[in-house]
Amino acid sequence: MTATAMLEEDRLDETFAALANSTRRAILARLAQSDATVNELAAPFAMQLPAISKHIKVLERAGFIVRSRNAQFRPCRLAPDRLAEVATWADQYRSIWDDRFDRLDQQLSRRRRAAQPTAPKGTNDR
Amino acid sequence: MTATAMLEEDRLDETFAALANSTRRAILARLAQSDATVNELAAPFAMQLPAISKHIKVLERAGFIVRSRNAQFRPCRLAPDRLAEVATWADQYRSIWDDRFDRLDQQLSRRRRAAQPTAPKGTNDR
DNA sequence: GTTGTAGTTTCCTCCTAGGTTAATTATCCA
DNA sequence: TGGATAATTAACCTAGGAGGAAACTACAAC
Repeated sequence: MTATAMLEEDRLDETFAALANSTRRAILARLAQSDATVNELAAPFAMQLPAISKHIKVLERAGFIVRSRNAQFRPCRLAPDRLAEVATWADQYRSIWDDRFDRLDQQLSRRRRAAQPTAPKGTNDR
Repeated sequence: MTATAMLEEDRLDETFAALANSTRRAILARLAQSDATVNELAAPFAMQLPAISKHIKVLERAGFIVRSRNAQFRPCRLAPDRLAEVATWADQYRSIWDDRFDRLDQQLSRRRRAAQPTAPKGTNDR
């Protein structure tokens, strides 16, 4: 068993926990534009550098970003796997929300048809 | 401004925080099969009822489930909006992971071709 | 009424997350 | 060598999450 053994469920915990913070999501959004250093990533935030450094560490541990070295710099790059994992997880439920939205849509259509024939003017429900 | 005004970012915090727990994700998976009461949802877990009740409250506040009343029962039903929101959020990054996976794929192909120097010109793996 | 079932709330403990400041490491450059 | 820049680590604080136990509310059935 490797040192980095991790249950699927535990990794999903870490994945979603990493996303449950707007600063970290903003960092990911920034990295979607291009790779960036810690200072570049920190610039938009009213927050000390160590705080950003910790956020980056969380994202790195969760596997959302990978880092290299260039002199004093530690540039960050987006890694695709965790993002794809989130999309795949949500997609499990696609049939459900498609169904529910369809049903809602049908209800609205029925209501619209019911309202239509006898609706001369201004008889809008709600 | 409504009483339930909430910034998009704050709601995403709540959305992802709700998902960052395997018990809660399991509850969602169970509800994908059918609606269920609190006791039914609690059955698979080695955990006291109050703990489950709290998890349900978290999911409800986050908007993942809606509840009705039926005598003493408070059946839970999956609500589609937050799940769709997660899928939409992840989908923002689809181009990125498509690109990266493609590039990785190309690199592997080049390496494969380099490893087969005897392959005639124009031969393509895959 | 009383009793039983379903679920929630309160209070407690333990632990972690997010932020601060100050100190420390690593690397370049003059 | 010594100083500037980039980033991390350490020490600390506060707030909140996850769980348990016990008490409580709500409804039904007898």
